[in-house]
Amino acid sequence: MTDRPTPSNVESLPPPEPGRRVLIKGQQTKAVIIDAALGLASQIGLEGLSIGAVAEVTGMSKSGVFAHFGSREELQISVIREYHDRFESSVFYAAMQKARGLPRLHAMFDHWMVQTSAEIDSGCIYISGAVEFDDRSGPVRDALASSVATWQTALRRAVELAQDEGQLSEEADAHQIAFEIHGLILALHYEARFLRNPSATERARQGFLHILARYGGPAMPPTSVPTGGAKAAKLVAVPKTRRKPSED
Amino acid sequence: MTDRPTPSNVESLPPPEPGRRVLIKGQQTKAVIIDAALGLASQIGLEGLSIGAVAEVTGMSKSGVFAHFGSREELQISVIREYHDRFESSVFYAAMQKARGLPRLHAMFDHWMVQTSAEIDSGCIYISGAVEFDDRSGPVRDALASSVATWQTALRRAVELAQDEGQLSEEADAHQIAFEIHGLILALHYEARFLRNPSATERARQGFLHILARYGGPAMPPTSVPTGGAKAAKLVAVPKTRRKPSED
DNA sequence: TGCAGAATAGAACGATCGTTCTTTTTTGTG
DNA sequence: CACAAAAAAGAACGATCGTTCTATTCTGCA
Repeated sequence: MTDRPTPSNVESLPPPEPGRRVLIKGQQTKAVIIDAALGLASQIGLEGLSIGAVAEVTGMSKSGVFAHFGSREELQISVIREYHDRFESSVFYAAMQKARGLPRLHAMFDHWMVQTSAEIDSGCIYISGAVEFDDRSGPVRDALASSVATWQTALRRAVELAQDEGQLSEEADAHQIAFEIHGLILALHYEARFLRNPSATERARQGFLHILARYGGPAMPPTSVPTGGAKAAKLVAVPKTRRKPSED
Repeated sequence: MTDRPTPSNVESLPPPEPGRRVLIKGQQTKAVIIDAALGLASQIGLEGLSIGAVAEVTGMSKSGVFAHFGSREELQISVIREYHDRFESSVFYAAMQKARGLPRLHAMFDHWMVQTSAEIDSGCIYISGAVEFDDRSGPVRDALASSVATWQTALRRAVELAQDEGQLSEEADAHQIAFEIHGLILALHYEARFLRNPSATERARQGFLHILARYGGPAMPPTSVPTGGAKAAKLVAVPKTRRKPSED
């Protein structure tokens, strides 16, 4: 190879300790390849990910890249696993540091929004992958669906905890709430990335507040007009001026 | 060729009248090709659409298919136009036969749900295409974005008409409401097609009712109870056995 | 330092892609 | 029926794909 690439995730590895065995070369470059492949897959999708493109980005040969995985499918699965880990770290674990209930749920949504479409050049492979593999079967689809299911379970659990804390109505269906929140993220991804609508982030945030208001306090039955639980209203903090006259 | 395909959209063409010139052969087979290509693109996406696959489905040769379009991009654009027309017919025009306001908005949502994921084997190319072309540029992306924008404008207009009719709060932002409705459709597509969740349709329907409740009557949310709420509530309640009303 | 084995490069394969060119078949009409 | 034009087929092209096989370079350790 002509030049040694400088990966972003290898420098975060632990430095060579005397007692601990340092990462052998193969695993180092494998991490570099996965990092580059994830970057590529975030742009052009898992299906568009080609070994040749990864080789060019990393400055390696096609067969050199290939030897680390044995098949393109294994490379795709490795990319999904890497995305899973990063998503877990920057969305789930980051939110777990907040108090259970609405603070944690709110942090999950905020970090999710950032992970989904804050970066201009990187999409969410949970979203693009779902479209690419929704009529396929095989290990790649299974890995993707498994990761998504894990995250959805965690999100629903956060909703249930908010219900346990009395900050969301006990009578509401946590699945339903998670479904509607998911829809907001998907709409954000659609509008921000495809339609290049800069106000999509604010729309998603507003929608999230509306959902909280809808399922608001413990004394808000899902079919009646909110009578205004004081505690819920304060925690949800729905602004009275929910419409910004200045924008669009 | 071995066998003449029997396309689904050609039989709907007007029969050969004596005065009116019948569709010449080239346009007939072009319609057949586009019909087959749309079916393929609905399954594997616009990007996965290959001329060879279309040729195999239609029983033609690659060059025979190619000659009708001159490029793969033109084939993709033709598919988008065909989907646009069908979407307009089965969603927009079908809903326009309902009274303006909530009935029409509700019909739009129902028909949209059907068009998006009622068929197991056919996805929505407005959704898959957005993921495939969100970081690309060119005429295909432009055609796709144009069609989506047209539909979004129509949806927002329906929301505004419901506001004018006093069935949705005037203070709400029509863009915001349309954004949240779009999210429900995207979540439906995601859950139904990728995760194979059979309850996704009911989730989306529930979410739509929640949005209507949230932005409900003209004075519904925090202020007072609407006087015309009875009419709106009755119209909002969608019968479980709703069928296409436009046929009779 | 030397050496076994891991890591990578390089070349080549069959397949498929969009596209072009040429030839054959089909169509519509005077 | 004949004939010109349209439509479709067929073959071939360069490119790229995933993959395989072999050769070369590098790494880690005795």
